[in-house]
Amino acid sequence: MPTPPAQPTGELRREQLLNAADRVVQREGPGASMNAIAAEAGITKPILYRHFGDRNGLIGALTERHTSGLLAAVRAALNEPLERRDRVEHVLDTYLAAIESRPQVYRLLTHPEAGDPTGAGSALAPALRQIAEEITKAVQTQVDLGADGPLLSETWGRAVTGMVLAAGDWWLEQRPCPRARMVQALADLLWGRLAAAGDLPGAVAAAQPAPPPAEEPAGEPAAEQSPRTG
Amino acid sequence: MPTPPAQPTGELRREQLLNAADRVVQREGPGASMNAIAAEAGITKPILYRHFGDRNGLIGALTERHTSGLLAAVRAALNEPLERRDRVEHVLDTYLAAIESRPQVYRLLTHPEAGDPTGAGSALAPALRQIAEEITKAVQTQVDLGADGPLLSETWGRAVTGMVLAAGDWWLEQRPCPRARMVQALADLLWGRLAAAGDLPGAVAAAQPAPPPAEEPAGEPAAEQSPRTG
DNA sequence: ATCGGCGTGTTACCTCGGGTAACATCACAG
DNA sequence: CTGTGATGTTACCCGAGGTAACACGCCGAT
Repeated sequence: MPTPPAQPTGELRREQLLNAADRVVQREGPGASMNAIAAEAGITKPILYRHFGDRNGLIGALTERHTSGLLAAVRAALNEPLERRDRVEHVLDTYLAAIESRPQVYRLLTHPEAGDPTGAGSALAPALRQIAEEITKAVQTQVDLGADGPLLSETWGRAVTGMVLAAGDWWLEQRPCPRARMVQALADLLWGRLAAAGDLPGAVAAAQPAPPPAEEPAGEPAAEQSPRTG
Repeated sequence: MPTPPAQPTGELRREQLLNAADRVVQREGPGASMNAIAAEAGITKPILYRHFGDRNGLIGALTERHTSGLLAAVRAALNEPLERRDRVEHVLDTYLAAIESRPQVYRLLTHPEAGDPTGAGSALAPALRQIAEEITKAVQTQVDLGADGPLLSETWGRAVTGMVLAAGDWWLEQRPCPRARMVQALADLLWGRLAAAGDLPGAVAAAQPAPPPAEEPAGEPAAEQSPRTG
């Protein structure tokens, strides 16, 4: 029985197919098979391939749908007129709220792998690459880092993205605390609390009398809290 | 002509097979096929499956080989008797030196995916999970974080691991600077340089007269460098 | 010496997922 | 009525993980 209900055509049909794919991914996570998606759409594989070329095309299109929203939210948070610490917290909270609201979708955005034999394994998925670039741009335009600005902002963009990705994944799986507390924990880390905190009694410490074991220059005897320029 | 040169047996043979697998992964990256590995070893697939059960078994065994070294190095660095900042730099340098020295091997450790349809997509590979746990343990035993210690150290372990993973991957691909500079950039981030740096002229800032756009409490008007407790 | 067990190896096959070729159908424009 | 462009189909190819079923060689026990 071919085409009893006249299917929409062109771009409309494509949207329908993406909706079906969305449902399957929502249900089975990334790595859903093309067959499964086709079945969900009530059709067979070749149609999917006509519309999207290959699997990457499909999940790419599916990804873009959701990336734009997340990216816009993060970008907006990065430009919120707040004190810097509050702005950072706002960005962190925005991301965590997003992955919390629809975990499967953001698993797709953050770990779209599932059979990708590209020799060059880049850690950050496209969506996260874009987020990293947003952070880099924000740091570059908002924070005065002197001559090291370009390098530091690029590095920090990736670093912060990876940090929040890993911490966010763990938080999603374990739910060790409410979201606000997670935001504080990460912001505290970025705010140098690791540097400011005191030593614990039995902890290892810089050997005062004997010279350190000659592996790195080890520089000055003590580093105060204010960061070095490197 | 079966068995003209008497092959070693048992554990020895297993090591040989792992050597072959190592060579293939070195050459083709993770995602190398079982057929390719078998061919490199001069045999056929079923033998590999007899020794390692399935693909996960093989890459697991292969991974453990290298994980121990990296893990030991990181653990040692975490307990080096240095000033805290120098210790952190030492850890960062240890990791970056490792991934620099044998990129393909550490790509295997950090991104072993390549076809892993496990529904629960955990971001951190086993090797990185172990590193995160080491960091957590070190923070917990060395740094005085008060009542928040357990949560913060766990969070920070994952966060720092993800941060160095993402930044390290980017650094390996782009080589934007020598290793020492990368170490400084990351240590500076962890040392609160983002909090300490000044504003740039045209940057967005907290709106003094008008109230902020009513989305988060936004707390005190200004946060000094010393971190809040959360 | 011989028999069984173990570890070695093989060929041939199964399943599943991505991807493609060739063909059938409808609808609409000229 | 015919061509074009969309829809859809069945049937196939290929590569990768994984599994029988079978064959050889060694070595120790009876």
